[in-house]
Amino acid sequence: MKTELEINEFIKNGHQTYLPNLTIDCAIFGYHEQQLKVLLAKWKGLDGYSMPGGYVARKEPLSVAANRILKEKTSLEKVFLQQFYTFGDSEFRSQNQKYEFLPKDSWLRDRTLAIGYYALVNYSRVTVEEDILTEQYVWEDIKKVPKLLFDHNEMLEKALHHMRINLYHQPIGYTLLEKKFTLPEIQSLYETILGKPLDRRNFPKKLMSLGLIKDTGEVRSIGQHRSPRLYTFDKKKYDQCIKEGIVLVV
Amino acid sequence: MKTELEINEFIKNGHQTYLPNLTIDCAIFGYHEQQLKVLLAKWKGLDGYSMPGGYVARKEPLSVAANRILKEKTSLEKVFLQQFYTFGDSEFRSQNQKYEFLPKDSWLRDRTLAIGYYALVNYSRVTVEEDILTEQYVWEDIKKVPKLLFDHNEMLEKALHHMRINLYHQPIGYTLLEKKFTLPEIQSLYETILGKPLDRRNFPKKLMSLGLIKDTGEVRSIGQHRSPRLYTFDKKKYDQCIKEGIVLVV
DNA sequence: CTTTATTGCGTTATTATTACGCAATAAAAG
DNA sequence: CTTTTATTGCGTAATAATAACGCAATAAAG
Repeated sequence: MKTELEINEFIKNGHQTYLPNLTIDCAIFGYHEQQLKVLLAKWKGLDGYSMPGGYVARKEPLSVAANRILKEKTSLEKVFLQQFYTFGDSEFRSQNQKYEFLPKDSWLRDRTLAIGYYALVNYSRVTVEEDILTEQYVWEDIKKVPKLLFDHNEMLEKALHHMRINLYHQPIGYTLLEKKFTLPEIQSLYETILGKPLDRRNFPKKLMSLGLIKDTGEVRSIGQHRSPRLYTFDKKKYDQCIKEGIVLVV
Repeated sequence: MKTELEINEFIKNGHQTYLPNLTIDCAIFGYHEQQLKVLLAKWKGLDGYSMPGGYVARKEPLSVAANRILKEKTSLEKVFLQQFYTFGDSEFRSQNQKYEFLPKDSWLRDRTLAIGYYALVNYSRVTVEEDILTEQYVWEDIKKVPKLLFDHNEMLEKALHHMRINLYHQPIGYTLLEKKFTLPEIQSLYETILGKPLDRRNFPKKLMSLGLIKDTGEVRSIGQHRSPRLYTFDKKKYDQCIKEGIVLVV
């Protein structure tokens, strides 16, 4: 949405294009400088941050809508994106909204449920683009997230919980990294997400024994010590593990 | 819904009371004669079975709606009920419906997404009540479920999957049994749900070591052999295990 | 009183997880 | 060019968890 005209059309007749009473909201996680970060948006006119979201078009499959919304906000395609919960319980989600700046009869003032998705993206590849509705986007360390708009704190908590649980069943962590990564890098990532230290010697052993990572033969020169090797994820083995439902206890 | 008048009012003006484009559908699981069964409904006018469902009232919290719908269908309250996925991808869920028996402009012909819940109930306590829309309810062994209406086969598969996964994280199995049960009973239940045999000696050992079940001191006389003891679930320990997120590998 | 089927309790074997020790090595400092 | 420093990579031992199984106890039926 670029122009004021488009916005006004959306406010007035958006319900002809989109399903009312329902949004998709997305916790977009990135990893940078040993921190797990979440992408937050500041809306013009509203005082505070929330996670990005959007509406489902009338004949659009749900997962297509989720991917479209993610692409609109981050320019990313084909990233790890997973539905985790649908929200309709909080006070905010049980009744109509009191957005003073909207016409009294706008479809946007109706009650909205929210289908929650979370995405794991490569932090450095995200290019956010502010539009006429959003003042700015910020990456916030999940340990420093302020009070968010609506029920988005609860939503973020639940997204994190599902993501961490999933980390034990699917080796999804690599989706936050570059194609090639060192063992210390992926270990540090897991330590950050799980919030606990892992043994430097046992962790790679597990990944190797499952066949999830492959040695590329290359090394990366970083600092005054032995150069660590570069590894890649084995997509074939990964898919197999997902199918068989491994439990990666690290 | 009891009378034809109510039905017609619902078809015509239901969208004033309920949110459109969205249903709650519920896989209701029961356990009987060593079989895991699911409650299916046959609709008048439609040729085939589906899982029970309903609409969310305009200002009704989502979980309240789910519990209300469960109660309407089974007369049960305060049972284990859990949301697992929201469906909006299948062809059926991506476009408007062609229900010939409904007026062309009925809100019920609009596209509907479905929020999937599953419930674990005590089979013998369920009293289904057919109404003007449902011809009959049947309990079907999950191994013999026929082709269902809409996308309900996919929905059932996903419900089962989530339930089985959850069984490893939360000791939810007992919700399918009577208050007091024998060790062979609960073991047989787990074997049925997980579809694999468990060791008769190791299984109770695990439940006992976690403190999840308590010996009542009573026994039950059943047949030509030693009478098995009756156990109950320790709700306090159960809640603690849920909170701490145990992994019950059996 | 004997037979039969099944329960309850134990012990042992196997496997997985956790905890460390130490040599290899790359870059910087002397 | 040698030494220092920080970190990597590989191994092995200690511990814990899981799986496998033997046998006595016992309730009902013949």
